[in-house]
Amino acid sequence: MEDVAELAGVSAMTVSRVLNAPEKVRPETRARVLAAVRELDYRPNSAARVLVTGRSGVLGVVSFDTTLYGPASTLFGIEQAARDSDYLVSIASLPALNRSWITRGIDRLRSQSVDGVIVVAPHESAAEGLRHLPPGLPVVDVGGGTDLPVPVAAVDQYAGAARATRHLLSLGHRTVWHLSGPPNWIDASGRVAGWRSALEAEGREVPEPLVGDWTAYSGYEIGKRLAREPDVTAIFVANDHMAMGVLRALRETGRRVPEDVSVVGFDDVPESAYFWPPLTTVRQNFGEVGRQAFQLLLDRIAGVEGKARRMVEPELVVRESTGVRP
Amino acid sequence: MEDVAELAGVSAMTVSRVLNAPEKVRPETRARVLAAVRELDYRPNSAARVLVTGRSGVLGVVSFDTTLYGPASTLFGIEQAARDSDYLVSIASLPALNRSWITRGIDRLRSQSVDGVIVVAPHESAAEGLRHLPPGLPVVDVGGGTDLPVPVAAVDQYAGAARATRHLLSLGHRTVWHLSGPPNWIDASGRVAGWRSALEAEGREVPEPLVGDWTAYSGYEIGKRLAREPDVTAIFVANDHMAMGVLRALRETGRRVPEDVSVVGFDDVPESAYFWPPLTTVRQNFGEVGRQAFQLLLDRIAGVEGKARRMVEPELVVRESTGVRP
DNA sequence: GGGGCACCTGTTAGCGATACCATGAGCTGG
DNA sequence: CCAGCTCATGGTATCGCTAACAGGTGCCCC
Repeated sequence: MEDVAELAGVSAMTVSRVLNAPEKVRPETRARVLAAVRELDYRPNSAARVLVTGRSGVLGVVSFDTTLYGPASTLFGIEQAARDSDYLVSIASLPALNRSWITRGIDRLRSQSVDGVIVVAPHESAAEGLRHLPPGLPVVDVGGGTDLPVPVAAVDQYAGAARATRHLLSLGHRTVWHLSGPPNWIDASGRVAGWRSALEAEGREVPEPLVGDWTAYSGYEIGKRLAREPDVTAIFVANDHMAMGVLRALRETGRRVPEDVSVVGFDDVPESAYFWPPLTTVRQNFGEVGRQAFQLLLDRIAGVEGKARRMVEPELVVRESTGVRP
Repeated sequence: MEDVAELAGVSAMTVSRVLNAPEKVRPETRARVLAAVRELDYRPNSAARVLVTGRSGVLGVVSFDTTLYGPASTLFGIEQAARDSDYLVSIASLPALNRSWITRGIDRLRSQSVDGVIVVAPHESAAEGLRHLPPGLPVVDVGGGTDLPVPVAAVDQYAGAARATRHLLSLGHRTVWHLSGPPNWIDASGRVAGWRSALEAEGREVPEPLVGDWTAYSGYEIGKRLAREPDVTAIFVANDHMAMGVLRALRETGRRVPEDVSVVGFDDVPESAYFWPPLTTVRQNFGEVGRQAFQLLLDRIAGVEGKARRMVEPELVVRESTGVRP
């Protein structure tokens, strides 16, 4: 920086100003400095800047399994939004979902002076981890419940599940069975609640939900049980991958989709249009959730208080796995 | 830090030593300092440390689309390995795959003083971007070709494709058609080469490969064309998602899998065992690739020169989409 | 004509850690 | 008994940058 200053015939302070508040420097001086910067290929040292300003331009993301479609897409959305605002994203993934690891993840990021943290861990244990936060660190949650002490961006799972359930009822099905995700996941319980309320609103019987683990494997295993029940004609499955397993189980048991049984998934993974049959599902706009979360975090960093909640509406995508009641 | 020193009755220098080279401090002193650290919940300021040491404990990952299963899994593997070695990972995703964006991604990371960069962009354009690197920055590539000036960790696409092709030939098929990925992707061309060589080694006819874009959609569209050719009895598809589209196209055209046509995919995404029929495919151990890449980067940071190449062997997983020639 | 105000640029003092060298205590051995 | 070594610790300078204030110039307007 000293060299740049010398080459441009100004002081180091002026170089700093050109880079951080260009409007405060006379255009000719600014041009000279910028020329010198290019000439010497000068790059400011971020560590020194962080040391004195206390802000790093880096935000942290705490996340559980970034190979899952949902978290990966959310992360991608965050990263894109961050890039557009000249932020860099550091990630801390967790070996397990519990309070201690979440706290450790946040600490790991904080020790690198991130300006804020986005937690992508839609699990009950996140709530505990978020209740004891280091003071002064802006934190935003993705997909969490209403009981969190921080701002939240999330897809409205309840609405999406209700919509899917109503779609099945509107096709004449007497009631709708549900294969849910693991009970401690916020998305899973939101979908259960939405499904249940839609059934109750129409006065339908509410079958006991079955519980899977998000994998196609669990969908298949539990699907085999459902396939043997003759009065099961409509199933709302909590994600597309489990729905894929259910579809296979139904087929193997000789029950046709959608002629005998209708199936609705959740997520709209890019492949779901190519399932057999193409899957009716609920699309979640993960990218939008990521962007909203980033925006909330920016607000938080700028000093906005309070616990805002940004809901993203999901969308029912009707394909060929649903049909009228046999 | 000053406060910790005072509370422990030592100088700041000794506190620093306790944290960085504990063996150089007498055990009793060390214990007093550690007690003070805990008492005050002291955390070292990484910016100050970076400023003086020049090393940050952060590594950067440049990546294209982290919602794709392969890149996401690789990133996850890198992140896990990094966590175990107390490194933090920053990501720079690219809006497009070309030299300019790759360079910009690396620059963005470098401006945050990362200790090194892993490039996950198995595309020809990466090669150009990697030929003009800032000197002194350790860089490792994932999935790149042999012509790169940096160390590379990769799955042996050539071997995997050859294995898949030989599997089909061994079932009696006269030859094997290929649906490849986009031609500028290194993985895609590696798989084409492996497939071609396996056919040529047995003196079989080599059909013109068809080109998709990794999506189930493209697999479906191109699959419809293949399904109409009666002498197509075996297809090696360059990834599982395209294979899914091919399976649907074949089914819709009335050609049974595997009785009429055999299909092999590539990747072994977690769902491929629940395709219809369950997909024979080539498993890539992305996590291992990530770990190897991280290890190579550590070596590079430690000063090891040269362009090592770490190959991870893929594994053929035989399921029900392949059978003897009709 | 000069007080006052913009506007631009420079000087100085840290931010919080570690590198490097100095210091002093305690021990060893001829 | 002291030169000379090891070991533990401390003092000081420094990394590269920006906040805060100071100073100088030119212009406006009373």
